[in-house]
Amino acid sequence: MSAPTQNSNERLLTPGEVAALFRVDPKTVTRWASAGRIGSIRTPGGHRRFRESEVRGMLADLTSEATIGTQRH
Amino acid sequence: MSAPTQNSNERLLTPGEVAALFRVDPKTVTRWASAGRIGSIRTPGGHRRFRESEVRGMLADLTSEATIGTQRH
DNA sequence: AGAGATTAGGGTAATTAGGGTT
DNA sequence: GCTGTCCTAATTACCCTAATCT
Repeated sequence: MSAPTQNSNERLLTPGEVAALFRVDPKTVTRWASAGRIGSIRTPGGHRRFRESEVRGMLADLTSEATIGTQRH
Repeated sequence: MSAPTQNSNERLLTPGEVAALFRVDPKTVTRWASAGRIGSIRTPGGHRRFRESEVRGMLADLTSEATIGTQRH
């Protein structure tokens, strides 16, 4: 049954999923992790997982929109 | 200590729960146990259970935070 | 005692790590 | 400096059936 095991409500993303969000190669995501630009969680086998909240935060923070929006139609 | 000697207040996790924490397939957790990367306890029927403290310890140990915050050039 | 969900097991594809290069 | 691609080796994911757990 479903045990109330909701330790941290943080979902983890695979390198491929993060790469898809940023439209980059998974290898690039790996480089970000190696450079300490993004936090990572390693599986015992050495593969990386990323916190979705952190990734989303980076996406939002790195997103810039036009300051003068569309005024007329 | 007033605490009753209950072996240990250790909570045991199922392969599925451990898999969710690492964002891997339950089968992968089984492989970790077979490879000796993680301690396991077998039920009389052969199913595996894992110590929560050990799992969380591994998770914490394999976690790396971003060293440089969202840096802007 | 039955029913539904999870797990073990094996085998095969898909990802990922890491280095080096463009 | 940053990213994409080629390579090999390792790890992980998905397929199945049978057994176990709740």
